[in-house]
Amino acid sequence: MKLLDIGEVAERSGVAVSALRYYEDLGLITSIGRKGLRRQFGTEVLLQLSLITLGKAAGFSLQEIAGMFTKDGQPDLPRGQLHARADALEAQIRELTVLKDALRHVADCPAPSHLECPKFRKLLRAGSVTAEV
Amino acid sequence: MKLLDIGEVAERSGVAVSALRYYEDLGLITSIGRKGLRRQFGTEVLLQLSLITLGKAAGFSLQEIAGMFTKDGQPDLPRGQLHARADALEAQIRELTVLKDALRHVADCPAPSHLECPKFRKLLRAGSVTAEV
DNA sequence: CCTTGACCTCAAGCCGGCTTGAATTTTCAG
DNA sequence: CTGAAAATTCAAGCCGGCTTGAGGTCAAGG
Repeated sequence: MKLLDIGEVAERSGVAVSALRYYEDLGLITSIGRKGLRRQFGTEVLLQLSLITLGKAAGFSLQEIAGMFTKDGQPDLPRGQLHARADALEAQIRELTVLKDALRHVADCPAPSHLECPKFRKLLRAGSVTAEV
Repeated sequence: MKLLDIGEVAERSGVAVSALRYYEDLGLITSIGRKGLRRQFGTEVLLQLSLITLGKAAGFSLQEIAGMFTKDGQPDLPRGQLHARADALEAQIRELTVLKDALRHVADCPAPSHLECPKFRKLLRAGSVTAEV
Protein backbone atom coordinates (compact mmCIF):
# COMPACT_ATOMS: atom_id res chain seq x y z
CA MET A 1 0.00 0.00 0.00
CA LYS A 2 1.25 3.43 -0.84
CA LEU A 3 2.07 5.59 2.13
CA LEU A 4 1.44 9.29 2.24
CA ASP A 5 3.32 12.09 3.92
CA ILE A 6 1.15 14.49 5.85
CA GLY A 7 1.66 17.13 3.19
CA GLU A 8 0.28 14.89 0.52
CA VAL A 9 -2.72 14.02 2.66
CA ALA A 10 -3.32 17.72 3.15
CA GLU A 11 -3.13 18.42 -0.54
CA ARG A 12 -5.39 15.58 -1.59
CA SER A 13 -7.94 16.02 1.17
CA GLY A 14 -8.01 19.78 1.26
CA VAL A 15 -7.47 19.67 5.02
CA ALA A 16 -4.60 21.76 6.42
CA VAL A 17 -1.53 20.01 7.78
CA SER A 18 -2.08 21.57 11.18
CA ALA A 19 -5.65 20.37 11.19
CA LEU A 20 -4.52 16.84 10.33
CA ARG A 21 -2.18 16.78 13.33
CA TYR A 22 -4.98 18.12 15.44
CA TYR A 23 -7.30 15.37 14.21
CA GLU A 24 -4.66 12.78 15.03
CA ASP A 25 -4.36 14.19 18.55
CA LEU A 26 -8.10 13.80 18.92
CA GLY A 27 -7.93 10.25 17.64
CA LEU A 28 -9.99 11.01 14.56
CA ILE A 29 -7.36 9.68 12.22
CA THR A 30 -4.34 7.47 12.75
CA SER A 31 -1.00 7.35 11.05
CA ILE A 32 0.29 3.91 10.15
CA GLY A 33 3.75 4.64 11.49
CA ARG A 34 6.70 6.89 11.07
CA LYS A 35 9.50 7.27 8.63
CA GLY A 36 12.03 8.87 10.89
CA LEU A 37 9.90 11.46 12.57
CA ARG A 38 7.43 11.74 9.79
CA ARG A 39 3.97 10.34 10.01
CA GLN A 40 2.98 7.99 7.25
CA PHE A 41 -0.66 7.69 6.35
CA GLY A 42 -2.41 4.96 4.45
CA THR A 43 -4.71 6.02 1.63
CA GLU A 44 -7.78 5.04 3.63
CA VAL A 45 -7.28 8.20 5.61
CA LEU A 46 -8.61 10.10 2.61
CA LEU A 47 -11.92 8.32 2.86
CA GLN A 48 -12.03 8.94 6.57
CA LEU A 49 -11.39 12.60 5.96
CA SER A 50 -14.26 12.71 3.49
CA LEU A 51 -16.55 11.37 6.15
CA ILE A 52 -15.15 13.76 8.71
CA THR A 53 -15.70 16.69 6.39
CA LEU A 54 -19.19 15.47 5.68
CA GLY A 55 -19.91 15.13 9.37
CA LYS A 56 -18.64 18.60 10.09
CA ALA A 57 -20.76 20.05 7.33
CA ALA A 58 -23.74 18.28 8.83
CA GLY A 59 -23.08 19.98 12.13
CA PHE A 60 -21.51 17.18 14.15
CA SER A 61 -18.73 18.18 16.51
CA LEU A 62 -15.36 16.53 16.16
CA GLN A 63 -16.06 14.62 19.36
CA GLU A 64 -19.25 13.25 17.94
CA ILE A 65 -17.52 12.30 14.73
CA ALA A 66 -14.80 10.56 16.71
CA GLY A 67 -17.52 8.35 18.13
CA MET A 68 -18.48 7.24 14.64
CA PHE A 69 -15.27 5.35 13.98
CA THR A 70 -14.16 2.15 15.63
CA LYS A 71 -10.69 1.98 17.10
CA ASP A 72 -9.32 0.59 13.87
CA GLY A 73 -10.71 3.47 11.86
CA GLN A 74 -13.72 1.71 10.36
CA PRO A 75 -16.83 3.84 10.17
CA ASP A 76 -19.37 2.71 12.72
CA LEU A 77 -22.37 4.86 12.11
CA PRO A 78 -25.12 5.14 14.68
CA ARG A 79 -28.33 5.05 12.65
CA GLY A 80 -30.45 6.73 15.25
CA GLN A 81 -28.06 9.57 15.66
CA LEU A 82 -27.84 10.07 11.93
CA HIS A 83 -31.59 10.17 11.51
CA ALA A 84 -31.85 12.57 14.41
CA ARG A 85 -29.32 14.81 12.73
CA ALA A 86 -31.14 14.53 9.44
CA ASP A 87 -34.31 15.60 11.21
CA ALA A 88 -32.43 18.54 12.72
CA LEU A 89 -31.14 19.44 9.28
CA GLU A 90 -34.67 19.38 7.92
CA ALA A 91 -35.77 21.73 10.64
CA GLN A 92 -32.80 23.97 9.95
CA ILE A 93 -33.62 23.96 6.27
CA ARG A 94 -37.16 25.05 6.97
CA GLU A 95 -35.89 27.80 9.25
CA LEU A 96 -33.38 29.00 6.70
CA THR A 97 -36.05 29.03 4.03
CA VAL A 98 -38.22 31.29 6.14
CA LEU A 99 -35.22 33.48 6.80
CA LYS A 100 -34.33 33.69 3.16
CA ASP A 101 -37.88 34.72 2.27
CA ALA A 102 -37.87 37.29 5.06
CA LEU A 103 -34.59 38.69 3.78
CA ARG A 104 -35.88 38.98 0.23
CA HIS A 105 -39.01 40.60 1.49
CA VAL A 106 -37.08 43.12 3.52
CA ALA A 107 -34.89 43.92 0.57
CA ASP A 108 -37.83 44.52 -1.73
CA CYS A 109 -40.69 45.75 0.40
CA PRO A 110 -41.24 49.44 -0.21
CA ALA A 111 -42.99 49.97 3.14
CA PRO A 112 -41.39 52.74 5.20
CA SER A 113 -40.85 50.54 8.21
CA HIS A 114 -40.52 46.80 7.79
CA LEU A 115 -41.32 46.43 11.41
CA GLU A 116 -44.84 47.56 10.70
CA CYS A 117 -45.38 45.41 7.66
CA PRO A 118 -47.73 42.59 8.64
CA LYS A 119 -46.27 40.25 6.06
CA PHE A 120 -42.82 40.72 7.49
CA ARG A 121 -43.98 40.17 11.02
CA LYS A 122 -45.71 37.01 9.98
CA LEU A 123 -42.51 35.79 8.36
CA LEU A 124 -40.60 36.50 11.51
CA ARG A 125 -43.05 34.69 13.70
CA ALA A 126 -42.91 31.67 11.45
CA GLY A 127 -39.22 31.53 12.19
CA SER A 128 -39.53 31.53 15.96
CA VAL A 129 -37.19 34.47 16.00
CA THR A 130 -39.46 36.97 17.62
CA ALA A 131 -39.59 38.84 20.89
CA GLU A 132 -42.84 39.82 22.51
CA VAL A 133 -42.85 43.28 21.11
CA MET B 1 -43.17 56.33 26.50
CA LYS B 2 -42.69 53.51 28.90
CA LEU B 3 -39.10 52.85 29.86
CA LEU B 4 -37.69 49.42 30.46
CA ASP B 5 -35.04 48.18 32.83
CA ILE B 6 -32.50 45.91 31.26
CA GLY B 7 -34.01 42.93 33.04
CA GLU B 8 -37.35 43.56 31.47
CA VAL B 9 -35.79 43.91 28.05
CA ALA B 10 -34.04 40.59 28.61
CA GLU B 11 -37.22 38.89 29.63
CA ARG B 12 -39.30 40.22 26.78
CA SER B 13 -36.66 39.79 24.07
CA GLY B 14 -35.23 36.50 25.22
CA VAL B 15 -31.75 38.00 25.06
CA ALA B 16 -29.58 37.65 28.17
CA VAL B 17 -28.80 40.72 30.24
CA SER B 18 -25.08 40.25 29.68
CA ALA B 19 -25.65 40.02 25.96
CA LEU B 20 -27.68 43.22 26.01
CA ARG B 21 -24.83 45.10 27.68
CA TYR B 22 -22.48 43.60 25.15
CA TYR B 23 -24.71 44.78 22.31
CA GLU B 24 -24.77 48.24 23.78
CA ASP B 25 -20.96 48.26 23.93
CA LEU B 26 -20.91 47.37 20.27
CA GLY B 27 -23.36 50.12 19.49
CA LEU B 28 -26.06 47.73 18.34
CA ILE B 29 -28.61 49.09 20.74
CA THR B 30 -28.79 52.29 22.75
CA SER B 31 -30.26 53.08 26.09
CA ILE B 32 -32.28 56.26 26.35
CA GLY B 33 -30.62 57.29 29.58
CA ARG B 34 -30.08 56.23 33.13
CA LYS B 35 -32.11 56.16 36.24
CA GLY B 36 -29.36 56.32 38.79
CA LEU B 37 -26.96 53.78 37.40
CA ARG B 38 -29.58 51.81 35.60
CA ARG B 39 -29.98 51.87 31.89
CA GLN B 40 -33.42 52.72 30.65
CA PHE B 41 -34.51 51.40 27.30
CA GLY B 42 -37.34 52.53 25.08
CA THR B 43 -39.67 49.88 23.77
CA GLU B 44 -38.31 50.25 20.25
CA VAL B 45 -35.29 48.29 21.41
CA LEU B 46 -37.47 45.20 21.31
CA LEU B 47 -38.02 45.62 17.60
CA GLN B 48 -34.34 46.24 17.07
CA LEU B 49 -33.56 43.07 18.97
CA SER B 50 -35.94 41.14 16.74
CA LEU B 51 -34.03 42.34 13.73
CA ILE B 52 -30.73 41.56 15.39
CA THR B 53 -31.86 38.07 16.22
CA LEU B 54 -33.10 37.64 12.68
CA GLY B 55 -29.81 38.86 11.30
CA LYS B 56 -27.85 36.51 13.49
CA ALA B 57 -29.99 33.60 12.43
CA ALA B 58 -29.35 34.57 8.83
CA GLY B 59 -25.63 34.38 9.43
CA PHE B 60 -24.69 38.04 9.67
CA SER B 61 -22.02 38.92 12.20
CA LEU B 62 -22.79 41.47 14.87
CA GLN B 63 -20.52 43.91 13.08
CA GLU B 64 -22.48 43.51 9.89
CA ILE B 65 -25.74 43.93 11.73
CA ALA B 66 -24.41 47.07 13.37
CA GLY B 67 -23.96 48.48 9.88
CA MET B 68 -27.68 48.00 9.22
CA PHE B 69 -28.81 50.59 11.69
CA THR B 70 -28.38 54.32 11.41
CA LYS B 71 -26.93 56.22 14.34
CA ASP B 72 -30.38 56.89 15.71
CA GLY B 73 -31.30 53.25 15.68
CA GLN B 74 -33.43 53.22 12.56
CA PRO B 75 -32.97 50.14 10.37
CA ASP B 76 -31.12 51.05 7.21
CA LEU B 77 -31.04 47.87 5.23
CA PRO B 78 -28.65 47.48 2.33
CA ARG B 79 -30.70 45.76 -0.35
CA GLY B 80 -27.77 44.36 -2.24
CA GLN B 81 -26.28 42.85 0.85
CA LEU B 82 -29.58 41.31 1.82
CA HIS B 83 -30.07 39.74 -1.57
CA ALA B 84 -26.52 38.46 -1.51
CA ARG B 85 -27.17 36.89 1.85
CA ALA B 86 -30.42 35.41 0.60
CA ASP B 87 -28.50 33.89 -2.30
CA ALA B 88 -25.99 32.48 0.16
CA LEU B 89 -28.81 31.06 2.21
CA GLU B 90 -30.24 29.40 -0.87
CA ALA B 91 -26.89 27.82 -1.58
CA GLN B 92 -26.62 26.71 2.02
CA ILE B 93 -30.10 25.23 1.86
CA ARG B 94 -29.18 23.23 -1.22
CA GLU B 95 -26.03 22.00 0.49
CA LEU B 96 -27.88 21.04 3.63
CA THR B 97 -30.45 19.19 1.58
CA VAL B 98 -27.76 17.11 -0.05
CA LEU B 99 -26.25 16.50 3.35
CA LYS B 100 -29.53 15.46 4.84
CA ASP B 101 -30.11 12.99 1.99
CA ALA B 102 -26.61 11.64 2.38
CA LEU B 103 -27.15 11.17 6.07
CA ARG B 104 -30.41 9.31 5.55
CA HIS B 105 -28.79 7.18 2.95
CA VAL B 106 -25.90 6.31 5.20
CA ALA B 107 -28.27 5.45 8.00
CA ASP B 108 -30.33 3.13 5.84
CA CYS B 109 -28.02 1.71 3.20
CA PRO B 110 -27.29 -1.93 3.93
CA ALA B 111 -24.06 -1.94 1.92
CA PRO B 112 -21.08 -3.14 3.94
CA SER B 113 -19.06 -0.03 3.28
CA HIS B 114 -20.80 3.23 2.44
CA LEU B 115 -17.61 4.44 0.98
CA GLU B 116 -17.99 1.96 -1.83
CA CYS B 117 -21.62 2.67 -2.52
CA PRO B 118 -21.83 4.63 -5.79
CA LYS B 119 -25.01 6.36 -4.73
CA PHE B 120 -23.37 7.64 -1.60
CA ARG B 121 -20.33 8.85 -3.44
CA LYS B 122 -22.50 10.66 -5.88
CA LEU B 123 -24.33 12.37 -3.04
CA LEU B 124 -21.06 13.45 -1.54
CA ARG B 125 -19.74 14.86 -4.75
CA ALA B 126 -22.92 16.84 -5.25
CA GLY B 127 -22.14 18.53 -1.97
CA SER B 128 -18.62 19.62 -2.85
CA VAL B 129 -17.47 17.90 0.29
CA THR B 130 -15.14 15.41 -1.29
CA ALA B 131 -11.42 14.77 -1.36
CA GLU B 132 -9.70 13.28 -4.34
CA VAL B 133 -9.77 9.79 -3.00
C1' DC C 1 -35.10 53.98 57.53
C1' DC C 2 -33.39 49.79 55.99
C1' DT C 3 -32.94 45.82 53.57
C1' DT C 4 -32.81 43.36 49.45
C1' DG C 5 -32.58 42.41 44.90
C1' DA C 6 -31.70 44.33 40.66
C1' DC C 7 -28.47 46.76 38.67
C1' DC C 8 -23.53 48.58 37.79
C1' DT C 9 -18.23 48.16 35.91
C1' DC C 10 -14.23 45.92 34.53
C1' DA C 11 -11.33 42.24 33.58
C1' DA C 12 -10.90 37.64 32.75
C1' DG C 13 -12.49 33.26 31.13
C1' DC C 14 -14.73 29.85 27.98
C1' DC C 15 -15.94 27.34 23.72
C1' DG C 16 -14.43 24.70 19.50
C1' DG C 17 -11.42 24.34 16.02
C1' DC C 18 -7.87 25.21 14.57
C1' DT C 19 -3.33 28.41 13.33
C1' DT C 20 1.05 30.34 14.43
C1' DG C 21 5.70 30.62 16.06
C1' DA C 22 10.06 29.10 17.61
C1' DA C 23 13.42 25.96 17.73
C1' DT C 24 14.70 21.64 15.89
C1' DT C 25 15.34 17.34 12.83
C1' DT C 26 15.13 14.81 8.78
C1' DT C 27 14.68 13.62 3.94
C1' DC C 28 15.73 13.86 -0.66
C1' DA C 29 17.26 16.04 -5.12
C1' DG C 30 21.25 17.58 -7.36
C1' DC D 1 27.85 15.74 0.46
C1' DT D 2 25.03 19.59 0.93
C1' DG D 3 21.47 22.66 1.47
C1' DA D 4 16.66 23.60 0.84
C1' DA D 5 12.14 21.89 1.69
C1' DA D 6 9.34 19.55 4.56
C1' DA D 7 8.60 17.53 8.61
C1' DT D 8 8.61 17.53 13.93
C1' DT D 9 6.98 19.18 19.02
C1' DC D 10 5.01 22.21 22.22
C1' DA D 11 2.89 26.06 23.93
C1' DA D 12 0.47 29.95 23.00
C1' DG D 13 -2.67 32.69 20.35
C1' DC D 14 -6.98 33.84 17.73
C1' DC D 15 -11.91 34.21 16.55
C1' DG D 16 -16.72 35.72 17.81
C1' DG D 17 -19.97 36.00 21.10
C1' DC D 18 -20.84 36.06 24.87
C1' DT D 19 -20.65 34.52 30.39
C1' DT D 20 -18.73 34.78 34.91
C1' DG D 21 -16.82 36.74 39.05
C1' DA D 22 -15.56 40.15 42.24
C1' DG D 23 -16.67 44.09 44.35
C1' DG D 24 -19.70 48.13 44.47
C1' DT D 25 -24.21 51.19 43.97
C1' DC D 26 -28.81 52.27 44.26
C1' DA D 27 -34.27 52.39 44.17
C1' DA D 28 -38.29 50.93 45.95
C1' DG D 29 -41.34 48.28 49.11
C1' DG D 30 -42.30 47.14 53.97
